[in-house]
Amino acid sequence: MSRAPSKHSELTPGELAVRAGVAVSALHFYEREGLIESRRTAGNQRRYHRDVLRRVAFIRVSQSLGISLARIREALDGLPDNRVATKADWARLSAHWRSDLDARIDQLERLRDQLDGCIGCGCLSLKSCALYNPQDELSANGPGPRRLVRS
Amino acid sequence: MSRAPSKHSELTPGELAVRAGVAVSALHFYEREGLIESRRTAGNQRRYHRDVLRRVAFIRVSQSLGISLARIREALDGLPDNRVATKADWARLSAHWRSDLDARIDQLERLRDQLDGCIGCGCLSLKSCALYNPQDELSANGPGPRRLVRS
DNA sequence: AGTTGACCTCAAGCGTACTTGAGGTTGTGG
DNA sequence: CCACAACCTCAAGTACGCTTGAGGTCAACT
Repeated sequence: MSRAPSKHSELTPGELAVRAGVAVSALHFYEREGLIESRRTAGNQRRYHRDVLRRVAFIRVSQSLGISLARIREALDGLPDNRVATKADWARLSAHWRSDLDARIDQLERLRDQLDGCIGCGCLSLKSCALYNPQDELSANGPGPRRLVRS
Repeated sequence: MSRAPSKHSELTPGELAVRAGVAVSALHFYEREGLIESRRTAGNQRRYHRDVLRRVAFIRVSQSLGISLARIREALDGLPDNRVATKADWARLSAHWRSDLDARIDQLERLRDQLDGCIGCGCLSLKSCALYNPQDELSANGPGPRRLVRS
């Protein structure tokens, strides 16, 4: 039989995982990466404050917007750690993504429109095509996987 | 002194790399992945047909649209290999991305609008928030890096 | 002929975001 | 008190899109 959900206001790893819709391994990972915190019981098991549920929700939502964990961590670092985050705190963070999202949509729309222009000419000829040579707006790459659209 | 650019209509790896704006190692990679081809000289060095320049351009543009190499390869497989690709061929491929792009823009706009709604409430409370529980539209993950927004 | 830069292959590494597995511990219901 | 689920740690694996490095070859110019 499975252990009953503890009556405490704290959440066990399993509970948090189910309620946040992520794997326990992901919680471990988020903790290692400094995105969430936990307290330990005498037996070294994790217990999460209920607020962590909201934190994880924020992480998942932000990821679905295409934002990297690094940027999410930065955002979360902006939350007060002396008190529990308020609605206003969360709203502030969400609003921050808004401009991000707008920029990303703009970029995609510009690309789409340029692509429309190019469909007619079949160019991609490196010289005349606005789509090629995206250096100006889209470069800044470096090693690792390309994230041109994401983040 | 650097070797003069060969007068032939074929391109050396270095020439192609410079003109396409990618590293030689990337060309090797694309070839291993079946995205481009090359002929070999007697001395086992690569020579690229000029068309490969356009191919690489297409790859880069497509990547900037957030499309994975796997999907790009599929698209390129749609080109005729008995003759040199025409403008119409390239236009057909580009047009294919268009619907992709539209879908992605739509998705981002929906997310943005929902985010707007959520900024007021500061919710992300798992129950009432439309942003959370994106399972319906955004899941289908599995192992590996998340690609929710891309591709 | 020798120098030198461009080229070759193959293996390993990197960053992101996790998962999987091995091997061991904790803690609750029966 | 003991079984057994849930927990723990640490190392390694996965997918993508490349880059980097080692160790060696090729070819143009002088």
